[in-house]
Amino acid sequence: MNNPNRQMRKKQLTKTFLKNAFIDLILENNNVHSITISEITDRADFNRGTFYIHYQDKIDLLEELYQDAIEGIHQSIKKPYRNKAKVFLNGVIPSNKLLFEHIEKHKKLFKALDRIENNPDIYKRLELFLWNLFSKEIYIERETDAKETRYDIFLSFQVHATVGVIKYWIKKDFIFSTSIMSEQLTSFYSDKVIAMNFKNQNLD
Amino acid sequence: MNNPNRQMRKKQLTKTFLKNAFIDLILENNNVHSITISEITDRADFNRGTFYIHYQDKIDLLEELYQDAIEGIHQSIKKPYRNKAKVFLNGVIPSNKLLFEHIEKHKKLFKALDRIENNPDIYKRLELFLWNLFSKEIYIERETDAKETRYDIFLSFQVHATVGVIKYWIKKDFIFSTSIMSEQLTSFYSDKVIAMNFKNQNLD
DNA sequence: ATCACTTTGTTGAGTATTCAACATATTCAT
DNA sequence: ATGAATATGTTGAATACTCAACAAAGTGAT
Repeated sequence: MNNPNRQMRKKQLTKTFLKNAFIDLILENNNVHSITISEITDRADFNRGTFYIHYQDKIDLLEELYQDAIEGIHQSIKKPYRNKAKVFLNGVIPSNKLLFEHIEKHKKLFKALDRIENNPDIYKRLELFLWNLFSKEIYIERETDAKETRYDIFLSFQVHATVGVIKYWIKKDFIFSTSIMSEQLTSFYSDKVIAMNFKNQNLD
Repeated sequence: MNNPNRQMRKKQLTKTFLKNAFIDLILENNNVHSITISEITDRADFNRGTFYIHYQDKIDLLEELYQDAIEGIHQSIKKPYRNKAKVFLNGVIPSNKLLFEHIEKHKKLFKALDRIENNPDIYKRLELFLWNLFSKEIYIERETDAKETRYDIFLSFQVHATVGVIKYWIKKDFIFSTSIMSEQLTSFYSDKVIAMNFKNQNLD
């Protein structure tokens, strides 16, 4: 039985090895720019030339780490919406639970990105992403949906609070469990949030 | 930094994936001959053609599993002799401890080979190997090294007792710890064995 | 025993990775 | 500021793996 996607999977596997090597080196070195391509390929046990098949340079690889981080969060938040457009809340918001579980599963990635103090700030990216997600894809219904409350201001609160909690958790090296984190985060705004609407039903 | 051995390591890695897939299928299927090449390569996520680059057929792959098992045991027994020709015993025979630790580390391999009831019997092979090892490479010194005791008869006892204990352990699904196993095995003949001599010092 | 079906072993063309070599950049010590 | 050493990016030839296709052998149901 032949599998036509195998070549793609093998390429992806190679990239994963390169990424993991890079993440490990960041966590050891604390300085992205002092890490050489050779170090990355040596660690991942590939020829240096192989790196350039997949990435233009170190920044290109780093950029993919950011995209992986954001996209992973995207998927974990969207997961409860498979097959249903609206998610009603009882206790912990399902997306929150999956969100923290996802981050913990990839804690090395997030820890590494947290260490990079420079220009591309993972938390700024996360704020931007969540803002877009909650304004375009997922709409949050609230008890106090009266005329005088402005959704954009509510989003500002929601997004910054969420990112702030995540940031604190990563900085504190994940000392709290995912359950505690999602319970706490949910409790912070559960008296206002009733349900979450997924606007595009055409995706799984 | 280029590493000229990388190509060899990559080939070895591919073979390891194929072997592990085969081992898993044996443990699931209980019948080597009903397992197809396609199943093996599918499980290991390789193209079927890749199999034939490394192995002639299923039997060839199986043969390598046997050799891996025997060679692994060989290495673990020989390990205490690095840099010294003679190992004196105090309590547990060092080789015994490493022997059981090695088997437990590769328990899936040994369990799979144990399942194969057919012609190539892993325990017969093990007996033959240990016999050769203890008659050619490692000499066992005993308290009662008098003229009237014949070393070949002693070896017969030693080898069959050792393999018998290993066999029981594997059949019982490794329910006893490696410490208990090596202690027990050592105690069975420690009153006779004083030291073990490694005959060829020229290997590390 | 026949026929459909699966497995086997092989082949050729295409892609991924390896390796050594090279010319440029960059880094670093003096 | 200079020179030595290291890192970067690229190239061409070799090897490993992928994929689709094929003929031949084996399997299984009727």
